[in-house]
Amino acid sequence: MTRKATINDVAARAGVSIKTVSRVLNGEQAVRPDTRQRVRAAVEALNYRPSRSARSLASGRSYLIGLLYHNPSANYVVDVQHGALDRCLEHGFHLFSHPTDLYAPDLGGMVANLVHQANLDGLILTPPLCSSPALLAELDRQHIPFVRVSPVDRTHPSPYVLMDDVQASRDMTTYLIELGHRRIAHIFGHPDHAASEQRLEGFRGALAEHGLVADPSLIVEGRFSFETGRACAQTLLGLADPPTAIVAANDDLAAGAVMAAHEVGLGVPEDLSVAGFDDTHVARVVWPPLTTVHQPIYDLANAAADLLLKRLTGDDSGPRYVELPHKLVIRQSTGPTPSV
Amino acid sequence: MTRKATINDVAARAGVSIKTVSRVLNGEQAVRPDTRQRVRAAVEALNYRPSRSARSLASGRSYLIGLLYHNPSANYVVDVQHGALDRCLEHGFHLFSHPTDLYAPDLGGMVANLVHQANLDGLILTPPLCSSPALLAELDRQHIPFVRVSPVDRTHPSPYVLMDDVQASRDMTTYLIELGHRRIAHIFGHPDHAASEQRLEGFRGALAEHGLVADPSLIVEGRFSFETGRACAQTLLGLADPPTAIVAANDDLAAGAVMAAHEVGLGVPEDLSVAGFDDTHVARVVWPPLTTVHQPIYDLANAAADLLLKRLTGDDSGPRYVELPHKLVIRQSTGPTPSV
DNA sequence: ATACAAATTGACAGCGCTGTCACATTTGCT
DNA sequence: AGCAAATGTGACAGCGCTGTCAATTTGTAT
Repeated sequence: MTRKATINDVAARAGVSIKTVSRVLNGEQAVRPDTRQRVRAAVEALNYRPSRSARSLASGRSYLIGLLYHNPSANYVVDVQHGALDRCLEHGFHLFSHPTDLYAPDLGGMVANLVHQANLDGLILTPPLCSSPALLAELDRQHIPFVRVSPVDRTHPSPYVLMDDVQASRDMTTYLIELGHRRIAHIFGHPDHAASEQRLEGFRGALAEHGLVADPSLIVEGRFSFETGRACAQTLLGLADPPTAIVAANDDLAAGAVMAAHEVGLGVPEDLSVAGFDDTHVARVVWPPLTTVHQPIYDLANAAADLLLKRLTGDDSGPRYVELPHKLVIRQSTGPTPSV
Repeated sequence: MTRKATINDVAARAGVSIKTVSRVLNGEQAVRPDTRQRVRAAVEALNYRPSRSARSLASGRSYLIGLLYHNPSANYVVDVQHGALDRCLEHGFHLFSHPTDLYAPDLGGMVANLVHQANLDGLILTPPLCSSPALLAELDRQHIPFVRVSPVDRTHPSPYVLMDDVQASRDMTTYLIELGHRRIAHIFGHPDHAASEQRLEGFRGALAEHGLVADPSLIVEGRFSFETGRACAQTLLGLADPPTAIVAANDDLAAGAVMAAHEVGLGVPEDLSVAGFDDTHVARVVWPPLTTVHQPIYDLANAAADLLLKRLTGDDSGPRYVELPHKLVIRQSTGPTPSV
């Protein structure tokens, strides 16, 4: 095995200066096509890979971006990671995934420190981090570029990607109404996650559109977890006039609700319909498999990375945000209203 | 905000040469205590962080290690990531997590390429990657340091961490036998994952110890997934003389088995006991919650990173491997034999 | 004190790349 | 043909750190 090729080897082989090689590698314009071709061939022949360290030291950029998350759902995290990583690699960047405590006393400082220490070029913020005003303010103050995944505040000038949570929730609720349900409950997500509000809004909207009133006792607050979903459903099922369907703000809550139904001997969906949200792994793993909203997590992260990388490489031509479509996934946890 | 401090600033402030600062930072011995103290103070005062790029360019090392996985279970992946990352950060390293296709035609070359491109100092291999002879051979050939998590081949000279899969499986099976079960089935994991063999071995061992014979028709091969677990259980429950208990090789298989039982109207655990393995998230999310073996994934990864970093920093004094204890987690998917 | 070994410290040359700026070559126009 | 403007290319100086090796200080045994 020979020594790893450097830019000098490539330059020598192509018969140009190292600066020209650098130009080709960085996609600069001022290179004649045949020169460019010659350099490309030399790169190929030597299997040359630029040294990240050298490049980064010289340019001041690290070609590294950070993905920050604070999310109990491993499926969400892994999907986001893959989506972002794939796009980063395409652009010659690398990705650091980093769990980050939303409740850390000095969240902004902590993240800024991480960015400086690892010399990150930019950040991808996932919910609920992307809606921490303190964090956004600190990043702005330190001029750290970032994009947000599924933010709620659309006024902040940073780029973002999202899907229409309100509409998705409206679609799901409408679907249940069309199945004949009239007493429909909602398990609210998590107060820290702004998407929860939107899912509630869509739920209310669908009811209103069909002339139904949202009974306040049918809206209970969970925490995006299996356990809280179970507890909420226990409350709902203990009501004098219990619901015949539940729209939960995520799949974990829905899984908990299904469990609560089983515990009191109710069949799903014969006695109770339960709908989830996100279409994560658990939606396919519980019994019965959950009807849910497919959230394109991989694609959202992919698009987020793309927006960030475009900014970092100085391409400001693209859109400031991307909205991706959702999709209802009908499985077996929902069905017609039970005949009374 | 002032310019980021460099080693020169620290040296100037401490009244020493940059080389001495470098020595202190790298924990070299030949520095007098009071000098060391002065440098430390300057570092502190300036909130100085060495530049990874510069350091890496000069030393040829990247202070970056790679975590490779090929695993459908997001919970496993995330736990492994956290365990490894935490330890890396402690040592001033960073971690790249990277999904890797075990079935890639040129797995070894692909990984070697990744290592060179990102200039990784070492790798952590998780199952089933850690038992690909081709991959290990290529890494050895290229002198790329690595550690293995839960390997089966203990003869390869690389360091590794594991728990005793055979004993864990034996414990679980024994527990079921003690509950009165005599016809106990096993859903085999995945032929690519060597741990599957060990879990089968423990299962057989426990039966033998109690004078029971393993009925071959009660051992069926799954693929570590929910779907295959369901299919396997359907086969088992369709037998003329079906089992009263199932030991599955992981939680996903067990979750599938539980679903299959529900589908044919069998109660768990009244009619059928089902045990999982690994204690991942899904074990707490299905109904009923699964009795399973807790595998200390975070700690395994943490220990793996530790072994690797010790090697990389030239400390060869530690052990070559670490074995961590498992634990039976009794939940509600197992119970006494049904009275006939 | 004196000589010599050992322990500390510093000067300086890169590591492999990019930014700046000067120079060479082409192009477009009169 | 002749000139300015545009385009293409190269020389060279760092980026911030570590490795090498020489210089200096300290300790130890005469």
